[in-house]
Amino acid sequence: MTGNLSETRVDATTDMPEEPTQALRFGRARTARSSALQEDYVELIADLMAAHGEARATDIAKRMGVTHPTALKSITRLKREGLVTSRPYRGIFLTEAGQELAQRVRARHRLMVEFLLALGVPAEAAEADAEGMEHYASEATLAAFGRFLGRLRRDI
Amino acid sequence: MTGNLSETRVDATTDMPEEPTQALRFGRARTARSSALQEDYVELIADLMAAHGEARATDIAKRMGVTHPTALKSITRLKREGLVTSRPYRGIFLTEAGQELAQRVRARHRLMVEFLLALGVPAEAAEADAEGMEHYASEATLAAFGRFLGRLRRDI
DNA sequence: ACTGAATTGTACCCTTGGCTACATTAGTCT
DNA sequence: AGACTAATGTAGCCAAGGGTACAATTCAGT
Ligand SMILES: [Mn+2]
Ligand SMILES: [Mn+2]
Ligand SMILES: [Mn+2]
Ligand SMILES: [Mn+2]
Repeated sequence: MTGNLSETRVDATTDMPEEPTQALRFGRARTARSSALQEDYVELIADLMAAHGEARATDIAKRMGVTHPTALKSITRLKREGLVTSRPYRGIFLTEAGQELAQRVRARHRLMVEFLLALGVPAEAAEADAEGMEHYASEATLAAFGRFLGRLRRDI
Repeated sequence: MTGNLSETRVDATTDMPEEPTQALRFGRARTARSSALQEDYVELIADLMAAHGEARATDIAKRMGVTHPTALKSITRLKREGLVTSRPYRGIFLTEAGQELAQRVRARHRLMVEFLLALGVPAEAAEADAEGMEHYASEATLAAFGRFLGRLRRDI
């Protein structure tokens, strides 16, 4: 009785994942992709607030490497989602929900970077890769990363 | 002289990455995001060819969890990019370039899954997370994953 | 208080990647 | 051969996220 309960089901004849299983996985990846940008904005806004006491649209745009109308449009979406507030010609502020999201996203970002560094990935690659990968790591994967770091530290 | 040459430069006063550095990282993540879908399609087409000897539009759509017009539109884009060919009412075929891409993407996918499994991530989470994360892992990160697996195997 | 520069806002355009609805073709079974 | 079904193609809609060009406002420095 060595069978792993959570083993992925594959079609015996094709050695591919079953169709509905695979469709669900791609669907989850699509969902994650659609929130990735928002997560990055919220994290960045929190960082700017912490560093400069305010988050200006221009700074956000510069940091994101995007033109200011593009940034403004994304910020409008964040407002609609209740993550951010702003009054004309004033800065951008995180709502309660925005701050909570920022905190989670920031912790995840740090864990991801730390993990890659611990594995021996050069710093710049670790930062760049983490910026993309972080949005697709489930709680289970983050937990595994944490265990790995814990083990490293324990074993000096 | 312990300074790491590849250490990320941060603004000393704000403890944030410098603006152009961070903008470049977000830019790279955007680029990766825009090729992620194409990579998944090409990988899937190769898998279907291997399993069934052909790749039909309907099967691709079902596997991707998407309606067939959506799949067809993506396939049209793959044609434009020279990764795929097709004649009306016949199947989809990978070009030389498409097959090469498929091979690289498939190897990367397997490495990613194997790595997560080795870390103790449950199989279904490993598969799902890999589907998203794979597109953002640089060569440096993939190499680190490979080293980790090698060490595991060596140390029994 | 004025003026010029920087910031912010707005209008409009494009591509990607979703969808539904409908038309056409191919394939299968009697 | 004809008819039904499945597959494929096409048209048109939408939202997100990128861009340019230009208008309006704020802010600093004189
Ligand atoms: Mn990110
Ligand atoms: Mn991040
Ligand atoms: Mn994928
Ligand atoms: Mn894949």
